[in-house]
Amino acid sequence: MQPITKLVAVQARIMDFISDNKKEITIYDIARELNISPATVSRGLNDHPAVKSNTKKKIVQLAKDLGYQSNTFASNLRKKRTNTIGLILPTINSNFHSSVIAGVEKVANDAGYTLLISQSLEAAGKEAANAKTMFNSRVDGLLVSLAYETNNIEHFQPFINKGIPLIFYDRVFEHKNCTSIVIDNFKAGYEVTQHLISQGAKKLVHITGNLNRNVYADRLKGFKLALMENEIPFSKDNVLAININKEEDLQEAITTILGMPERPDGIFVANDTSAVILIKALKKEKIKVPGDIMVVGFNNDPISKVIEPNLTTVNYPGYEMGEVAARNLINHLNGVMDIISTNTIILRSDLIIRESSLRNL
Amino acid sequence: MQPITKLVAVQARIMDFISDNKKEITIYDIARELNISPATVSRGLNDHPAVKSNTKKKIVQLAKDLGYQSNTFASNLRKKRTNTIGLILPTINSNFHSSVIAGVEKVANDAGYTLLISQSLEAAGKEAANAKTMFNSRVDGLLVSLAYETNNIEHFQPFINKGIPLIFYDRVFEHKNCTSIVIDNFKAGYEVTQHLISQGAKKLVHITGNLNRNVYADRLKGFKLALMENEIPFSKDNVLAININKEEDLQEAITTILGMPERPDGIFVANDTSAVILIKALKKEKIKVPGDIMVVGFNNDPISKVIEPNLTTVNYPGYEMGEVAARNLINHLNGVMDIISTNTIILRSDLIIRESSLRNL
DNA sequence: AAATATATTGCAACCGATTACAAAATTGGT
DNA sequence: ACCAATTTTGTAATCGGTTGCAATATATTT
Repeated sequence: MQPITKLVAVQARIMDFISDNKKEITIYDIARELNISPATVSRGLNDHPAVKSNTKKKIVQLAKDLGYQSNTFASNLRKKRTNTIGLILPTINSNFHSSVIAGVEKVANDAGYTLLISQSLEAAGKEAANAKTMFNSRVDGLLVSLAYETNNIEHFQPFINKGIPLIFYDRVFEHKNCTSIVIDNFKAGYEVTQHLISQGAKKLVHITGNLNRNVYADRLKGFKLALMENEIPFSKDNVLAININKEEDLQEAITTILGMPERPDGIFVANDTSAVILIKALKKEKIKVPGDIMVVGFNNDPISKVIEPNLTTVNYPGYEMGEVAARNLINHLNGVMDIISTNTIILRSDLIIRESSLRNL
Repeated sequence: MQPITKLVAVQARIMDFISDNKKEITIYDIARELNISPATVSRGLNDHPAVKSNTKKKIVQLAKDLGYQSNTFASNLRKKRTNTIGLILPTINSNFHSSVIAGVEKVANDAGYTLLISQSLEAAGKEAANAKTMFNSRVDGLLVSLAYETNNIEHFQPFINKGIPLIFYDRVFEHKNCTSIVIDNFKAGYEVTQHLISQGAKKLVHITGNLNRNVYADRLKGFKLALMENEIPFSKDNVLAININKEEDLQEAITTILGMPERPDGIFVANDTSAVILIKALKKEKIKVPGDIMVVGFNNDPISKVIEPNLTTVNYPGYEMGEVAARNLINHLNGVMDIISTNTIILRSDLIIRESSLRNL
């Protein structure tokens, strides 16, 4: 066969492949075309050192010409590794959580991992269902921020049993086999409260969420400690533990506060969204913030810089937390780092003082 | 063998399986244990009608006892269907996009689909890379909101060629094989402008983004039409098309506006975040909003209700858009609906009038 | 040039579930 | 009890890439 003729023939066959949109191009097609074995093609495509560079070049070129796309499933099936990491979180559409996702996605993507995301919508049942799906999808590792309602982590047991790394962040659960990534909520709560007291607050109230969740429980502990250190008596009235994501519950709490015989002069709210709603309500009642009542939030959401007065809050580094969680998981998966050795990672958080808590201006 | 002995033996083997955490339980294990064929097990687990209900019961029970988990990859490989849908969007951590994700996730999850998410970070190159990954992962369908930079959709051609449904939302690209889901940006832009004019604005400025993107281009068209209809001359000075996601560029635009010989009295900004920054800058300059300058944003982000004055804006239903996009895709995948027949879906959007544009109070 | 070492390639058995088709078991009717 | 109709189960090929081991080709040494 003359070179030209041969070229034409190859071309024709290429066109055959391309036009026939029913069949996928596989390594077998490439192998046949090049008169080599599928094994070599597989190695060539994976840049295996034991393939002659010339052969490799031919393989890669033809693969490109034919528009070959590796079949992830066949590969995963055989390799028993999916290069996928799972992420289960309460809700996607909040500033904090979407920042976390962005951070995780960035790191995962750069490391060649695919990301599987699902939201529990704060329901334990859905969290369990999601976990099961993730397990079936054979994620290489799992990142979790627990649902509001979750009381135990039985539904994650299969991962633990199978040695699939499981990392909790934000809303964590203590477990000897799992790493937790958090900020020091205790310290943050303590600092917030100390700050309020240093600004002259005498009667403090803390509006918080489900105390089964570490984030809320720890902040409360910090709150209590600060009161104690300043010899301010603590009673149940100082804390309103509500379902902080439910606006009605929050409204009720606000009503409670407004109706208190002796109104508080410093309120520490466990998230910015709620703090902003509170401030708006106070302003409507002609109560001055910070003049009459100082308010501090938590998270450093964008709204905290928009509300007037600007809201004092705690910077909760979501994006960074996502990055750290993902990096940790991936390092562990790649054997760079042993995850068991690090049980808890604490990220830096900062009290950001703005007008809403500055009485001594 | 006596019943009891047999039971013990089975128990023992079950324990064997469970304790041996190296090997996965497969349908072969179940088949061997039950003395039936793997085919029957497969059918039994999938509730195939041609399996005796008694056998089915036994299979399901043992599967449960052994902690069997179907191997998605083997299944996908064979079925050539992944029950996965891909989602590519510019950035995850914005109110609009995270709402979309939440909507998509909800629908996808309820329909038994898994969600694969990746962000382009507004870069065409990364968008292409993500598309390739999605393609290799054999997503059954793809939802896309284009990157700021993307100029063509060559990188999605493989999907189109292979007949994988591709749906654009928000930032779309006209293509005969693809459905687009949008709001009527033209109408919205027109309404915003009409509203400003009705409130007495005479000199209008529109701060917007990359005009290659439909969302910005269409709103500008609406802006222009409204001017024309009100016999307000249009010139280039009326439009500041910048990289609206870059704060520096926005600051520059604001400086430009402040330096204008004749200051505008109505500004239409293409997103709320930027509108809020603008308002804060104006307030710092002692320019009254809406007294001196009226401002309207776009998206109805949470901050729009926090800024003072509250921001007039256009409600952009992200969650709903996500739901619609996902539902459409899934219906098409399930053959319930033909996607080709619907080329464009327009969601309702509303002008939400708040103080920032109300001069006639 | 023969012998040994090294670089490339091929063979064939996986990975685990699905499914067309064939075979066996059961049911029903006479 | 016998045969056909119907259920139920089994056989075996298939999806496409990976990898241990064997075989062949090339390079190096003596």
